[in-house]
Amino acid sequence: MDPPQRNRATGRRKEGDEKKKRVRNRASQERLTLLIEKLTDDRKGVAAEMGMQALMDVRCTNLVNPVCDWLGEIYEPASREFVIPGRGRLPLNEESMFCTLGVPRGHIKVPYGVNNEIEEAMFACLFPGLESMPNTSVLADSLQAMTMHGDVFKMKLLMYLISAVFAPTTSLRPSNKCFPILANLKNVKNMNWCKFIVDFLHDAFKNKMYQKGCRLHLMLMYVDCLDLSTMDFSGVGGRPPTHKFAISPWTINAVKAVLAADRATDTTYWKLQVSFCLSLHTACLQI
DNA sequence: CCTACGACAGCTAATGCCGG
DNA sequence: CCGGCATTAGCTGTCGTAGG
Repeated sequence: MDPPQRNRATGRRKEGDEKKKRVRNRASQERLTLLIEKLTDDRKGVAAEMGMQALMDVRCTNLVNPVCDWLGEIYEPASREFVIPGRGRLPLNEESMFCTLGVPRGHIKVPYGVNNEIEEAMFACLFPGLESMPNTSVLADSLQAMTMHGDVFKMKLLMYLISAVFAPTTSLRPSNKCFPILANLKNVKNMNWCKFIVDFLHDAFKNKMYQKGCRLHLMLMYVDCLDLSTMDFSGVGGRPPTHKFAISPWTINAVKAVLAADRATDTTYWKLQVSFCLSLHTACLQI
């Protein structure tokens, strides 16, 4: 009858369920949305040239980390699915990623990897005067302060999107594995970003690194596939409009409202029915 | 060596609670 | 209702270290 209590002083869960060490999210959703808000249309157009215009529509200012943790725990690497007991399975694949983020799904593999030659050739151009890679927060500040929207801006924006949304790690800095991608700027829109983001998440989860990878996709994919017919959105600005990509309609308040209704226990969800799974419908409904 | 990342600390805004 | 206080959630930093 007593609901699970938390330690008043520390906010940690009660002794007994040692639960997990606090998961630390390094990719600040808040910083991302603040930056986008400040960008002029000129500079947002740069994202469109790379096929990333949907990212400029993101309205969700925060992440609800518990649901991301939970999805990480129920992920089954062998089948590449999130297995929700008694509810169904949600695939982690290119289609679902496309439905959430709407990023390019081209034929070129995203060249994410260390390449010292390319890095050396490009570094000074991107970060003149710096000895080593700046923190991601510094990169965000510099993007916000830039007024031009040429190739340097484009490269920095892409690097930031990779660090903050597509493939965040627990590091404070963008990965130097980004450079080969920036070096091939013209082909960015022909790269398969959906596959890249999915594979990055899969590899992280396979290795039980639940804090890495695109948490925005996890959260939005999940709320977007629930049956919301009984949800009351009147307190949070109304029902999210119909949409092409899940990234555009959802606000943090709408996400929170849905997840509050869906929460089963302290650390688990699935109270609501999964109604449809993005464009995949029946595929995910069998147990 | 360097890189990635875990442990830990501290900050702020949002949220919850309570007495008026 | 409302204002003040306590707690929580989310974010950012430093530091140490395992492992390439």
